[in-house]
Amino acid sequence: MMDERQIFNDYIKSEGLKGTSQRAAVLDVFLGTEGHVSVDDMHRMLSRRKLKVGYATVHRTMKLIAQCGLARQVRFNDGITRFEHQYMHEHHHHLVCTQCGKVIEFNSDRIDDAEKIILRKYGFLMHSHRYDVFGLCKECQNKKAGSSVKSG
Amino acid sequence: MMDERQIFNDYIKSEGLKGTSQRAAVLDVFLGTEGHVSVDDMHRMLSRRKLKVGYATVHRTMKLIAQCGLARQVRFNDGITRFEHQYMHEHHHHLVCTQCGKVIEFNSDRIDDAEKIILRKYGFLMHSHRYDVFGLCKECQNKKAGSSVKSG
DNA sequence: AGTATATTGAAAATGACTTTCATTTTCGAG
DNA sequence: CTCGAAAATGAAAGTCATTTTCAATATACT
Repeated sequence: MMDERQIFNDYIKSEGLKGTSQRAAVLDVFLGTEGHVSVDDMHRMLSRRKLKVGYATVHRTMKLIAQCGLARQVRFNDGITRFEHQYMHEHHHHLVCTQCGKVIEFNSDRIDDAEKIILRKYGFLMHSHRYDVFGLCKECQNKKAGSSVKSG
Repeated sequence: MMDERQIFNDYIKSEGLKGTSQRAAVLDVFLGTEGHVSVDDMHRMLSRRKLKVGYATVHRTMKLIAQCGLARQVRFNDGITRFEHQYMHEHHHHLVCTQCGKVIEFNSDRIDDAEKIILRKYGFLMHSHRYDVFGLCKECQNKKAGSSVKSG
């Protein structure tokens, strides 16, 4: 099993790039995250750890982390690009609660099968896909129901 | 069957807004479109028809058209918001060719069924969803195969 | 018609990136 | 090591889609 830092360093080398403390710091912090982090999140986490890395460098490094396959870019509908782990993480889709912002990850063999059928039908060669469902999570539905009952 | 202009005007009135020639022009041009149009596209089409509507107004009006349910916002991964017809148009998903930009629309009962199962499993209340597949359309695959054969 | 209120559009602002460029760092060759 | 070519950094400026501002204008109730 190849270590994530190894993958990153190999990629850096294979592209003729150089290893730097900033890149190591960004990768390090990213490896400690879960879920979906924005460049802003990353920059804040780095600052909290007293790691001073410029905004532009965080951007550039996150792009590298995505390019080498360790992260996947995710864009919901707020105009912010987020990154989630891709290495050793099963691909999944998202249920995004538009109230509280929670993101539930899901998978479905049924959907995978249906997708294969669609791709065959159109002769389409898939590189990537995303299936995002927007709505209310169970908790936010309950909150809403509760408040409307009390107010009535 | 309610006319689209009627729906828009009713919405305008219900929100205490006013009818203007610019709004009518934007709606008119939008009703004549197919597929996925950006604000830029709309603005260009309006100009071609000698309808001078400011950029900001086109933006504002497209938002209204979406809000009243006539259009749906679509965002692929180029940072541009596009609008597609939603009224009297079956909901569908997209196969986006990253080479030529073509967008194939698809539907699948299998996926719809699988989605229902997922929603029930997590108790999630869906408002909207999107399923976008990125890759190469049949034609672009052939072009690629042809060129590599010839170059070899 | 009169008037309160919404609309328009040009220009400025916003916000998420991206690029520029002078300075600093890295790393392979000697 | 130590040079030096080449890449990286980061502050600031630039992009680019979109949004807001605000003075001038249009709309639609009385």
